[in-house]
Amino acid sequence: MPKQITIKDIAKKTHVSVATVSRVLNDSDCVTDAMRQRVMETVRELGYVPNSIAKSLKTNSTYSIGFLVPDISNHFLISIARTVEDIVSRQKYNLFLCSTGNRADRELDYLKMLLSRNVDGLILNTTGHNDDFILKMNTQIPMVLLNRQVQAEGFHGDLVDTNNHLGCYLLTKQLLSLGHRKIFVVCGPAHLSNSQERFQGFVDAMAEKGICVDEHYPYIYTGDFLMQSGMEAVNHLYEMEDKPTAILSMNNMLTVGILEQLHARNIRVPEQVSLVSYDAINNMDLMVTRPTSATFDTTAIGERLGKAILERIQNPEGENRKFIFDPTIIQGNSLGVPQT
Amino acid sequence: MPKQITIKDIAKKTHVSVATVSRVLNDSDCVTDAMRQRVMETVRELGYVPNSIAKSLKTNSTYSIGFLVPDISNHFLISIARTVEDIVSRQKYNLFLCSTGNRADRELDYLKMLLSRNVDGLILNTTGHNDDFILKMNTQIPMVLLNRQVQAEGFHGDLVDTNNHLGCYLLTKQLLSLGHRKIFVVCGPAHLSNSQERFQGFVDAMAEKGICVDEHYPYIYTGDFLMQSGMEAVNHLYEMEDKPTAILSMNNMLTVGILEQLHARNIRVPEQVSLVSYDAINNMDLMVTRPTSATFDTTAIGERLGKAILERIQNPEGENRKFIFDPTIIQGNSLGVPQT
DNA sequence: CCGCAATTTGTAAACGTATTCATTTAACGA
DNA sequence: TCGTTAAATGAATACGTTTACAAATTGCGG
Repeated sequence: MPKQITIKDIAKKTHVSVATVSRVLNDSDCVTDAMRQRVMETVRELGYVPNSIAKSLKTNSTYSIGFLVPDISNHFLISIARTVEDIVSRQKYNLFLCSTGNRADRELDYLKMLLSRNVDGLILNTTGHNDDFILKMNTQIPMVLLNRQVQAEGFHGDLVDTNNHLGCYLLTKQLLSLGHRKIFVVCGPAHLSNSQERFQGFVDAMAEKGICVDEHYPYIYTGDFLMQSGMEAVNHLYEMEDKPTAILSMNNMLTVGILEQLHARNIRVPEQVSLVSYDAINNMDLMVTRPTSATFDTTAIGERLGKAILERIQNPEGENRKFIFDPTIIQGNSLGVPQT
Repeated sequence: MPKQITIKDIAKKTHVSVATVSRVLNDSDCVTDAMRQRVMETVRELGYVPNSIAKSLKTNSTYSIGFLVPDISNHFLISIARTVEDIVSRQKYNLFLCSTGNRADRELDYLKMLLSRNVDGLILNTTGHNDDFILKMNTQIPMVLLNRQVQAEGFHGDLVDTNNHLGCYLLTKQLLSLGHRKIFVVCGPAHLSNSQERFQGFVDAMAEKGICVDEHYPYIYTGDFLMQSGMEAVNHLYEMEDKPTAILSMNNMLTVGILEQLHARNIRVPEQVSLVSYDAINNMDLMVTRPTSATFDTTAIGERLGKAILERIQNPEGENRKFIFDPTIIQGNSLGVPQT
């Protein structure tokens, strides 16, 4: 591999100092046009490309933003990531998309990596298992959270979230209005704020019909926000003697898993069981089963996220803000009246 | 933002030189155990996290690999990316996933960015519009190509590809065997090697039945590998007077677009038109229309890709290699006999 | 107890850039 | 022409590491 061309080389060739070259390259005003011409000439001639490693070391800013997500297969997140990328790249920032596969250890590795790579800002959709470390990093790096709160005092940063409670409340109401009472709820990890809020939305809707959802309520499955968990939930469900008549899925990955397993078991929706989903699944209109879903404007969310992190980088000491997006319920073909 | 803790700080606090600290941190052998203890003690105490920017500047290696893809929504690519990430992260490399949105200018920006960030290696699935620049970079950075050749002499690196010709040949044969002769072929950009090879597979299969596909063959649509193009192709198709009886889609994004538009126009598959697809679409078994598809083992491809780039980084001067993966045809419910 | 080798530690110079401060040059009115 | 000021350029230092080289320490046979 040939030696890379540095600012020094073009300084020598142009018979100027490295300082002037640097100034030309950074559009400093204190440089004459003739000089700019000459320098840029040799820059082109030698095919110089700046070393942003060195630049970063000096300026202590990398023009990069980390985006930590649990799952790169999640269309909701991908869609948001694309918009965020779009927004921040207009300001010359690069986005590092890091997918942890829902694993806490991987997440910690990534966090350390991003910290040691000196990213200027961080967007976090965490597993919730590294909050202590995140809190430490928080003093060093501006942060914006997506979907999940950091469960600790003293966090400094913004939150962009969907209206978890409302979404699940509405979905549950719809099931109830059809007459469903035995609703099987497939939850995400219990320690996550969004899981809790979604669950609470369910609980509150049920309570309005006088159904108490407590530790004795039988139709609860708790897993990860993964297809795998959705599949397991269905298996679990069909081992019960008193089967539920409807399923409330708390996340799109879960929903896909549930659909896959219902399909594998030849269970028809909504004839045998009704289904509602928090978050939309991809290409829904092409599906045999189109779950009635609480959906969100991922473009709007992405834009807000991108803006928020840029603003925080500009002004790290700003007040904590919350941006909550309300759901739109999309009707599918997954709802029927309960069969007994 | 508080000042970051450097090697110097922990040197001072431990009353040793920065050199020893550095040696401890890099597990150099020439350091006594007692010393290692003492240093690591203060490392933990101060919560030191190494500055990889500075490290990179000195060592001229960033332990990072760039992966340039045209579309982050493409499940085929995402699935590969996940595996690659898995492979390279075992060797402590980080993967930068960059999605160009099929735009040549964005691609060039990303290439420059990756070059200036000194990535150790590059995996490229390009638009084909920046081959000259890539050729220049090629002397600086080890590269592995995915799916698309660089159309120029003197390229140095590996290629991982699917068997484009065979895949389309087999799909076409299957349509022909059902009696289809008027096959509408939806192609990707004509300047890309994989487009060309896929098209040739189609041409050769047709030739075997004595059908000459040349500039007079009416059923050709050329677009980008995007949903949008797939939708436009369908619109184009249904403005023809002598309608084709089958569609061959050359890529999964195109296929989704085609399905969407067929659905929007209420055209039934396979009753009104048959469909085959190069590449599988996601969650196919949940779809109303399951296109018969040439599919590929993305895990195997990802593993090969990851291994290849790591090997190239180890030994940049190695021979050019080609790894071609054969298709598996999955039968869907998208095929019927031609309706006249 | 000395001397020499082997091991461990320290010193200092890089890596490529930005930037302060000093210096040179240009501009211009008197 | 000269002096003054403003503008352009250069010299030198620093960013946080690694690493060649030098120096110090240790071990050990005599």
